[in-house]
Amino acid sequence: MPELPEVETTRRGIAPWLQGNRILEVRIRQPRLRWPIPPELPAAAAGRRVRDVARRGKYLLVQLENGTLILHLGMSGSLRFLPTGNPPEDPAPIPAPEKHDHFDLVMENGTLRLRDPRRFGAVLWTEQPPETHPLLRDLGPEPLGPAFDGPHLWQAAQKRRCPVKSLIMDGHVVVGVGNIYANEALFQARIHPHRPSHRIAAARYDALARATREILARAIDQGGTTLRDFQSAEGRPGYFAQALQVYGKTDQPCPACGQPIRCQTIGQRSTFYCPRCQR
DNA sequence: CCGGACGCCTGTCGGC
DNA sequence: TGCCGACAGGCGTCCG
Repeated sequence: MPELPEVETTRRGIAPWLQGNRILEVRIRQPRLRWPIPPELPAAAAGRRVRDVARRGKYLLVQLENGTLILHLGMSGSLRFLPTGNPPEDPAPIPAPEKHDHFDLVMENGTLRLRDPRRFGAVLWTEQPPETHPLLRDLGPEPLGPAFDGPHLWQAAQKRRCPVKSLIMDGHVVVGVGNIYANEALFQARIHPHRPSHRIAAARYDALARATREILARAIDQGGTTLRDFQSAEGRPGYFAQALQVYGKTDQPCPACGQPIRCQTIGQRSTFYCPRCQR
């Protein structure tokens, strides 16, 4: 479900509640996610303070004094922070976990709860610097950071023969660009998603890098995209769905030229584009 | 080394 | 109303 803007929205929602506060207990109800939740995690994290909540691509990094919790939301994961309230005046009880609430981080001030019906998400633990973890080590640059630009994309494109859409969705090239935002960025840059990546001029990659940046930044401003069930850590939907130009718009008129938007499959993912505007 | 297909899971939606 | 297949915001792994 979540791409970079949804993960960043989640990070911003949970960080103020976690930072500087102590973890009382880790509760694992369903350890079988994408990978098993490490059995040593509860003992390692209990009693520790959260230093910071960072993000790398679509991974959330909850940095403790003695290691880092690595969280990934997969396709259907979401995090909520359920504040305890102010006892004794407002001893609001934490709601009982529901069917797909697999993991709780019980804090002094509330509970961080992971819900993930499809269980493609992950909760991992490392005592090494997180950037050295095998899942993070080989990731590409942050799309909103200084290392991501047209020349970077162009350079990556020369080594490969794949549709440009697959290029920008590859986390080893640039992180955080999932199916929705890949479609939107290619539309804004007027590039056909199926065009072979090595047959696109450098100047067009400047436009694509710029479009990717802009779309992601605007989506973060809007709190992400809610298609069916995305909610922020406070339970609010994101409002970028109303700004989508092509994603999910099969047969609807292109907002620029009126041609019907087409849907075709690239790399087993639905791909939406305007056959006239995008070349 | 690369690209493409697969599999992991559950929920939902459209068509019959 | 019910059933059944297709599909869903991700991504590591395997195979050719």
